[in-house]
Amino acid sequence: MSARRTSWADDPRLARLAHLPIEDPSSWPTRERILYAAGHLMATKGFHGATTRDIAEAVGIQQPSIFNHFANKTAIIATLFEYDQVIPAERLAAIARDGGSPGCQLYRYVEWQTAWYLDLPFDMRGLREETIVELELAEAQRAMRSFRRTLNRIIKTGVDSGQFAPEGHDFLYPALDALGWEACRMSRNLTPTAEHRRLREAATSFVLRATLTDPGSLAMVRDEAAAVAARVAD
Amino acid sequence: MSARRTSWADDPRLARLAHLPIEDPSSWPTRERILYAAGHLMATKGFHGATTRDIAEAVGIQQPSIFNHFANKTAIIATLFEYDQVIPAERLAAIARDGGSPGCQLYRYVEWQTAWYLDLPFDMRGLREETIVELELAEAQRAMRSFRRTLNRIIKTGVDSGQFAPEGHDFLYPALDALGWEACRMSRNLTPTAEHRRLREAATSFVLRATLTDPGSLAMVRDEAAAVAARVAD
DNA sequence: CCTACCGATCGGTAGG
DNA sequence: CCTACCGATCGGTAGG
Repeated sequence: MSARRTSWADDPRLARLAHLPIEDPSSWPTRERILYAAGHLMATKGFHGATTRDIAEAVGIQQPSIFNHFANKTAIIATLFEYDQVIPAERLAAIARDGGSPGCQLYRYVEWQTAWYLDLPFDMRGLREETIVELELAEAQRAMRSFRRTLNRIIKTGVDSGQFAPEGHDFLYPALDALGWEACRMSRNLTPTAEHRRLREAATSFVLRATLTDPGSLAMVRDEAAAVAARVAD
Repeated sequence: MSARRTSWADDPRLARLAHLPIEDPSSWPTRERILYAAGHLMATKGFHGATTRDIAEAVGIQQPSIFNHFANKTAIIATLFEYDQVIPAERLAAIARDGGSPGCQLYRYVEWQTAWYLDLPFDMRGLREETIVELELAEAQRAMRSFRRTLNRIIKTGVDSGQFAPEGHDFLYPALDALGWEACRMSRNLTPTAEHRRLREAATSFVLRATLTDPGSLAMVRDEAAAVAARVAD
């Protein structure tokens, strides 16, 4: 555990995941092994390309046995979207409620998001928003909209106050997605602790440089984020 | 035409696309209508989720008629990858050969890429690199690797010379992808000319702010890019 | 969690 | 570009 799971606080939905040894998925409960295999296969072949037989074979069970753990194939990806959309949207909303400057909020979210995707035992790169719409996943869709609304409010406040550069923010939302996928991709070849820390700094630096009017104020934003984090930890 | 197609120079591979009226795809030749429908459906449902019957229905022909224009379903997406990977990789290589500072090269590429995806009549958001690997599309794979090599060389030169910030460039490549997809997404709701120009500026601003050590030098980079573009145009 | 199985749909072919 | 069609594979069920 230790340096892993810095992003998890104590969300009860994560209890089932908290103690999975990431180095040995074959020792996990079947349900989590299905999610693991599905995440990997959907990342490489997409939702429709990853068949229930592929998934079952990777898990080491027969194809119909999957439906003892999930009602149907859609329920598998819906569970993955809980980790990919619902929890991140809640987290961004919580960070916004914690207050601080828009730059501080954005900093705290990017840092959390990077740790989140580095820590998660599942590969999330196959989870595209278009799939949420196609499969009409209501909960994920609500989360997606909530995330967008909160982010847009942070951006608007940042631009109005002059902390954020006046233009270019059309690309912030898709860029955050890309950063998450890249973190997923890299987590498979990284030893935790030191490299995770470096990547969190690289991600926050990338996003805030692109956003702040004065990138020289990044160090101040970092200090403010640490202060807010210490305050809300009480 | 006019403001559209600013990114096209006179590549013979684009001759078939150059005069398609984007406002009325139903008037295009069948081959291009298949590419248009396939791009849209694969963007929303993925390669495996977009069936040949879906595509044929959108085009208004019977499903087997597709195979009069393409040898198989893979050949359709391979053609789309020509526009999504091969041509962009060639363009980045050409820009690198034109010289100028690393920031200038990056600026020119982002500006070209944004115009490219805004101008293209097909939706490219379903074209994921994982699909290139899965389907073993050799040409697209070569282009992908060439693109990465060239970009890494630009980044390294930029960091070594001090023009680029020393960290955070792990995320530049995926961020460029995200910018391209966002341009595809936005092109469907934009009136050309003015809004395209604004988006090109937003994209270059976003990427170069994230990259440059001194974002205040963006105006200088912009001038350098204009000078190089004028020189190579001779 | 297994075996046996099913209706629907897939990409692609034959032949005009 | 069409109709007719095919073997393979899909997600999911029945019943233990």
